[in-house]
Amino acid sequence: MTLDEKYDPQKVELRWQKYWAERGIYITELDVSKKKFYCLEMFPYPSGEIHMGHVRNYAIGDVIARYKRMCGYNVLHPMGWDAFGMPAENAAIKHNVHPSEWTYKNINNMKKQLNRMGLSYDWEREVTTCSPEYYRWNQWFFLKMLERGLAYRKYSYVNWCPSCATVLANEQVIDERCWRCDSTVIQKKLEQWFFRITHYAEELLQGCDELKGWPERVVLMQKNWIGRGEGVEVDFPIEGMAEQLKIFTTRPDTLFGVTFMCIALGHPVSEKLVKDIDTLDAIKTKYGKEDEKIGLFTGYYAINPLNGDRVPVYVANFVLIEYGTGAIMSVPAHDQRDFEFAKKYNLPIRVVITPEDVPQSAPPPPHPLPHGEGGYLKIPSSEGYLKIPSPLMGEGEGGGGNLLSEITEAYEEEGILVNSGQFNGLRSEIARQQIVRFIEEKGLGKATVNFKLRDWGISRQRYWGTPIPIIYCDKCGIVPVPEKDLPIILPEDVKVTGKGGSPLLESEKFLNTECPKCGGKARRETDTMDTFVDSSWYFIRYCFKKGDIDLNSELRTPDSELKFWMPVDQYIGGVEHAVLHLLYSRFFTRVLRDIGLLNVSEPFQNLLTQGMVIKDGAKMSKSKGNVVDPNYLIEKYGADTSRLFSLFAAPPEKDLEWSDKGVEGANRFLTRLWGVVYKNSDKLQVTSYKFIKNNSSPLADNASRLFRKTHQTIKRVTADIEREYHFNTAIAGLMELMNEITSFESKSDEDRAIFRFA
RNA sequence: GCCGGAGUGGCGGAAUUGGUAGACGCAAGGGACUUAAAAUCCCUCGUCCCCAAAGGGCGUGCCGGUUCGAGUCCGGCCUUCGGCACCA
Repeated sequence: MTLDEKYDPQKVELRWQKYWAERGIYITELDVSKKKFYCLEMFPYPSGEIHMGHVRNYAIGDVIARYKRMCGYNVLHPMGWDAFGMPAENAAIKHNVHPSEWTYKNINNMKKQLNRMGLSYDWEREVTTCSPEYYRWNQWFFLKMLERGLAYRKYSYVNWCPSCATVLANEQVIDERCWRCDSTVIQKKLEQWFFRITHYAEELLQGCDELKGWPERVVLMQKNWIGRGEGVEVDFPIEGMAEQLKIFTTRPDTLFGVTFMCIALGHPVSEKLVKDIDTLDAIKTKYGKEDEKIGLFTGYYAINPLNGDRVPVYVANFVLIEYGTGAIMSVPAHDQRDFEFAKKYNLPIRVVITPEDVPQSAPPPPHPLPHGEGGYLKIPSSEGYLKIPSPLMGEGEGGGGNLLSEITEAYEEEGILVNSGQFNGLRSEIARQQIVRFIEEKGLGKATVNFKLRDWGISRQRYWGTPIPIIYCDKCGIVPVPEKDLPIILPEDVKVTGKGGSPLLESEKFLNTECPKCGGKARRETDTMDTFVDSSWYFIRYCFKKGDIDLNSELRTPDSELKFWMPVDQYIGGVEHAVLHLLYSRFFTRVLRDIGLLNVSEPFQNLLTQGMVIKDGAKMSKSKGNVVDPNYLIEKYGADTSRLFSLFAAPPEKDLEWSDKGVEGANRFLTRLWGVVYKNSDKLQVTSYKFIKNNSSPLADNASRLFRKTHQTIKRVTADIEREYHFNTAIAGLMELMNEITSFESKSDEDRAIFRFA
């Protein structure tokens, strides 16, 4: 083969891409004789064009896949399309095309682009989530969850995006705004389907410690999101009522400091206690907003079961109905929110905790002390100032506490108990245990664990998603679609207008059906599933070749292909999915394990979260107008230059600052490489390594240096890839070797052999 | 507020476990080639002192500490970027 003098990436790349495709060399077959490696990049939403974020993500994944292949692994490296979702509907509204047509056209185009990048995918396993053969299994999973009580229907307040006209999961609300369109989210009462992810809360949290191959910060974000809180539930009797008020607290050591109670709006007891509708409305409008605390005295009093205190019960906007029991005990001296509330409504404050390292009977300080912030005395100590409560406070055991107008903040730290009857003098930590034991022994309540994690609302009033396989019958009620009737196909005859409720209500053919139980007239569920359901198991679908699959028979196959490939060995994608997608996938994997489909608990062994692509100080985005089109780059420089630059400019986990000049630098390197091979093609014809192998004659200094450098480079590149996937330093190493090669002058046959080796 | 990253030349970034700070690339300056430009190739390139060379001083956000030796470890700050946020 003769080389062109000039590096022509278009010619070279297309030639090899054709070669690969013709021979199908990236098609993966099950081969149990080799070690498997499942390399996965997050699949794209088919928006129409790939962007630099994709280029970066897929260049990283491709290097890993190719590296592992060359190391002798049987590599699974698939690609697919997260094809359901809003943009297709928006396009339908705007351009009057069917979402399906729009989506498939985009997939077609983007697939060409990915192939032009020279990515080594096995397209025989391509997944398209909007195809019935894919989403029928969404429906199947739904039925399985229903059987196990993991899917259920609930009437509740939901996050509602007025612009998208649909419900959002808690995870999809960012700063009270819709994660997609940025509209302000409102609360609406609707009946919705939920997945009981909270059933796995404890396991998902404990599983975090197994995620050794994940970035620490992602694991932490998962932990924070699950948000485990250990505490105790205590029943407070209400005067003049049969019901007791159950509260949850993580600070039972402050139970003697309760001076009032607060319940959430919508708490079952609240409706019995409150008559003032106007004030309730005011609280409603301020619900969950941090700015102002509003409350309404119910006229009722609760009795503190520990000390018999009679304390007023309020309805307050800052109490969350979804967390704990929807009711709290308020300890203004030791909780800032309670403190603010107490100030506003002139409620008593009673100190029950004092800082630990200050002696109880501290001698009067020598000088007049600054009467520091908030009724605390400031005592100079080795660690700056210690705040201790002024002696004015907390006097009079069993009294109503003192109203201290000069206090400005609550003392939320741990310390020694005071004014707490038999528990006086104990440290918070000890007191908590003893008080909990006391409460349990007396039957006043019990130790409990609460999570911040909520169940996953999956109903969406959208067209372009998986139909929920449920039928409503007047006689039989909620009836699941029998498995044999799957898939429930999304009807084509629906006009997407973006107005009103569920678009599926429009299709009479879809809506009206027979009840599978009694055969009578019935109607179908018109909501579709959240698209995060699709992406919660797509990595499982890749384990099979294209075409129909049968997960039922899979359940009975202990050594199936699925069990061979799972888990994913290396997952690569953006940090923006650190909570949502990754948490849902971990949940799904556990459910599928429990129904017998999988024998692993964690889907992703190793996770690499790549940074964003930045230009002019901001993330590349259409709305900011700072995008660089990969098409343009590939046309001008070729795919290899584009990939090389995105790997060289920064380590993968960091943000990548775009630089046009940097791209030229990457191109220059490839041009030099081409040039040195072209210019020396005669020397490269030498095929014998005997001079190296025999080492019979000592090498010339420069030859021995190049020889050593070559081996050092092999070692370094290998280490850089294996250690942290630091391709930037691996490439730097190759550039150094190139610099040595280009300055090398070969004079003898030995030299030429070394040169060729390098 | 809570949790977690990160601060190194003009810029992107190097520096396995404490051991020559600034690899590699970009930009910049000078030179060669050219009628000229582009491309390519060669040289310089943290900063200060010195005419220059040789040499030396100072340098990894700030202050202090441990050590023969600190970008790296410890304590205390400052700045900045993420995530969560009335979770009782």
